[in-house]
Amino acid sequence: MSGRREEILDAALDLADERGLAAVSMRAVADRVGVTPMALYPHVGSKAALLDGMVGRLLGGMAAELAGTEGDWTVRLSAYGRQARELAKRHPWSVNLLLTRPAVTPDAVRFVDAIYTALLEAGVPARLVPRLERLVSTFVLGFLASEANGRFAPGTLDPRGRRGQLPEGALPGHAAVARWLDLPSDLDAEFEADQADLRQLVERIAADAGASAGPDSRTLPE
Amino acid sequence: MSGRREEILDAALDLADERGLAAVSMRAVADRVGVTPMALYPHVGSKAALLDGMVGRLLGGMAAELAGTEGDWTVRLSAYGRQARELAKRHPWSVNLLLTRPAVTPDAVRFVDAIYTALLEAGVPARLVPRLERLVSTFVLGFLASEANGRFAPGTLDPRGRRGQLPEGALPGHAAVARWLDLPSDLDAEFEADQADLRQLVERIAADAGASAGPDSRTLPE
DNA sequence: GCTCATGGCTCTACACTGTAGATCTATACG
DNA sequence: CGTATAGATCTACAGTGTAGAGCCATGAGC
Repeated sequence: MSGRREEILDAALDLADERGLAAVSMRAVADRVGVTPMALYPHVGSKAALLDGMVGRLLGGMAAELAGTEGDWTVRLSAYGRQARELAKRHPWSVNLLLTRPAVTPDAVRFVDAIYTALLEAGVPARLVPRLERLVSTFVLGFLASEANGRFAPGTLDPRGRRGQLPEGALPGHAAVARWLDLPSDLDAEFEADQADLRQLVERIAADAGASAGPDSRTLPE
Repeated sequence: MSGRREEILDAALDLADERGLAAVSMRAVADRVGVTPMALYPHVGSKAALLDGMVGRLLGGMAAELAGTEGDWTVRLSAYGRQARELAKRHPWSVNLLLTRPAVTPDAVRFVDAIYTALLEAGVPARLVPRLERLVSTFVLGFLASEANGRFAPGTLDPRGRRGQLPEGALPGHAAVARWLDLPSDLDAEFEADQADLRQLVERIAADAGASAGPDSRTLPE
């Protein structure tokens, strides 16, 4: 059973990488494997399960990478974000799946655990670690999705092309930052700068906790 | 033309609110309007355009709310996040659309402009405003999507139910924060705490900029 | 050898999706 | 009256995921 299932997931992943997720129909996957469509079902129970299997494959690859990540917590936390982003760039179709189909595999749990460990090492009190992990991962997933889906594309929110639709003076903020909107955005640098800002946020929270009560105080949850 | 188009969008929005986005087929919308499916096309050009129209409707409603938001920048920035979250809770189907179909309507631009204005008022240098707006909005959209899609659901990442699959000691981070994982998560409080953390981040950036060169220095882009 | 059970496949079909293009219908205008 | 137009219906197509019946090859037991 496992041989055919792997073959099916391989085919689906290849199709998604070549032509995007919309190209991954059961018929297309079956064609690629060399069987008829209904033959997929004993191995992957449904289309939804196929998609979950595809995500599981990616997370498995990432978990292997993650296990080799060394350094202090800032280095590791930064590397985890970069690894997620590299994966999203190699497989743009995966981002929406990661956001819309929460993965509850052992590999996903390992990833969360790695972030927990880094935050604890940073001095974040244990009671704040789950929230901060969620904040950090939420930002990363949001960034990857925005990048993949074009929300950050140049000119997406540039209003100069729609001056006929909004009255003069309707966008004071844009007017004030106008000359910075012209610059090509470097999303690599931006992602790193954002990660650095979030790490500083983590440091500040750890420092506050150190100043008030120590790293694992028994105060009430926030 | 505008009467029928409004009717079609109303029908689509009602269907989505009642039964989710998957229920919004052209046939279902047409049934609700009382016409046959092909009759929708002169008014909304395609299914994709219908979805964009639905988003546009929501953003229009939010822009009206946003225009009435008053207070200093911290109050406003916080309120914008809350408004977005209220909208997502009233219309859970909208979140994935907002992330996957970047909206380039005047209302969307107005929303961005309001955040720009708040950041400028906070003292963030103009050259950093676009990046920080993207950071803040990325977090908010990511949070809303994660909430709507179940990523934050209790037990999603609780590994205690899968102890048979991971060796003892494989999750040191989880072990260290175990007792905080038992608590029911209050996502309202969490969202507010996260927003407060991001506002502090903004304050820190503004303060750094004030200390180094003033609010609109002519240094190179970051 | 034959029979039976099993796993894994094919075949046929269904309900559903978005939408193309031809045609119909009601209305307004000259 | 005839003509033009807007907006609808009708019919059909290509594609989607998947149900259920049946087929086929293989292995085990007699």
